[in-house]
Amino acid sequence: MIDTKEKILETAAQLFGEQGVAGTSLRQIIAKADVNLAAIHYHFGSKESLLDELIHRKADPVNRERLDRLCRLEAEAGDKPVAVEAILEAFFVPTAAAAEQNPLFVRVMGRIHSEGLMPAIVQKHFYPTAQRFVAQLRRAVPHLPEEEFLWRVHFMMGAMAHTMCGTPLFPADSADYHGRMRKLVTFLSAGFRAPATANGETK
Amino acid sequence: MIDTKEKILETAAQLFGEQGVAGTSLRQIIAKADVNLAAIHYHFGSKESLLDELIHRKADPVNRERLDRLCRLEAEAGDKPVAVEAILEAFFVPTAAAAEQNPLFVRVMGRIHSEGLMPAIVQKHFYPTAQRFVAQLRRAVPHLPEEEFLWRVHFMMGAMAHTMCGTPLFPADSADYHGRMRKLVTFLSAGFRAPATANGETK
DNA sequence: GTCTATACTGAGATAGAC
DNA sequence: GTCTATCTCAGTATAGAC
Repeated sequence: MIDTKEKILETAAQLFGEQGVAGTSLRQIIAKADVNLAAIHYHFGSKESLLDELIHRKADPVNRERLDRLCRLEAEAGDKPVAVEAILEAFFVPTAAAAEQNPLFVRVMGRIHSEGLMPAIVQKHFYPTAQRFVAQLRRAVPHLPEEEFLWRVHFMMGAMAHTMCGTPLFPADSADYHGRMRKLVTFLSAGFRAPATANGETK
Repeated sequence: MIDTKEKILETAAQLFGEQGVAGTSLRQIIAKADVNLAAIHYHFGSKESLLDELIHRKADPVNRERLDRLCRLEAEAGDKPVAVEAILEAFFVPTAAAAEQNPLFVRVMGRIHSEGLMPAIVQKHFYPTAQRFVAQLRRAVPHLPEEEFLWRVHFMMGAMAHTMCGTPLFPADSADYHGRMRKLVTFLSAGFRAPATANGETK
């Protein structure tokens, strides 16, 4: 079948989003897509490569949009650092836009971050973009010691991954992705702007 | 064997912390502990129950310490709300203390949150404590609409889980758990104190 | 009560026929 | 390109030795 590959990709995107990557077996995918098990390995080679192709198709455009926005902000700012809020907005708003088109897939992106599986995929598809943003963020909060800055980036990644996975444990307008991301930006911006933690004892 | 059950628990704690729960097979555990495969099912019944017992032993004391601290803060404050920083410190500092004794296990706690596996275990061991803290937090930031407050709690959980999993992608004094948790408290406190997100368009 | 040996089901991966 | 058959290894289950 000519469309075998596409059918596999589409079905995998749906099931990965619903059940998580680890929680979805290749056999579930082939049953739902009505193809043979070996077809996955013929077209993709492995479950990990299937995921890689999926990320490539769905996440790369999001990252391009992120970088476009960042470049525009840098151009506007000239030599001056860009504001924290603007940087974070440039990073998170494209996610919201993607989520409106394909809510399930954004959950896949969250899951590959928080499941911690397949770090090679995260590195390949998200690192180049993330590092550009981290560099600009650094300029936006020069008051922080380097180590505390990096920890805050780490905190941000955790909050982001958890938020993209969805399933907040409370009733929420789950379709309002822009609202969710803007709340995240508010929260994280304040966190980044906070003065450095003083040295001292914890009681 | 002298103490098969203890050997299994200790080995499981180590491997779960190093490789994650999903990434560790029972066969790895029994090989390293030098016991029989069925011994796990005799003593625990399943992989999930083994994890449950592990959490029970290691996390419950942490949660008791958290509640003790919270109670003391409530007593000091009388009728007035407790400060955000104090609440978060009461929650996170016991984690740091536990990490100093057993660094790997704190990573296990982070993983069960972020892997999203076995939500029943999270619910059973962490919910009662978490809800007490959420209730106090609510009083500390009365300026927030309920929905935004709950989202911020969600962001906090993500940052926490990611931080406890460890593996920051930069050189850090990985033994300084108190410093790490105090930085987390600084970051999250500022996030909670931030004014509510205004309604409006995202560009 | 404890533990061993063994087997069952379902996962991902692969070789080779067509 | 596609499919059958098979491999290894996962978690689980059980019968029976001590």
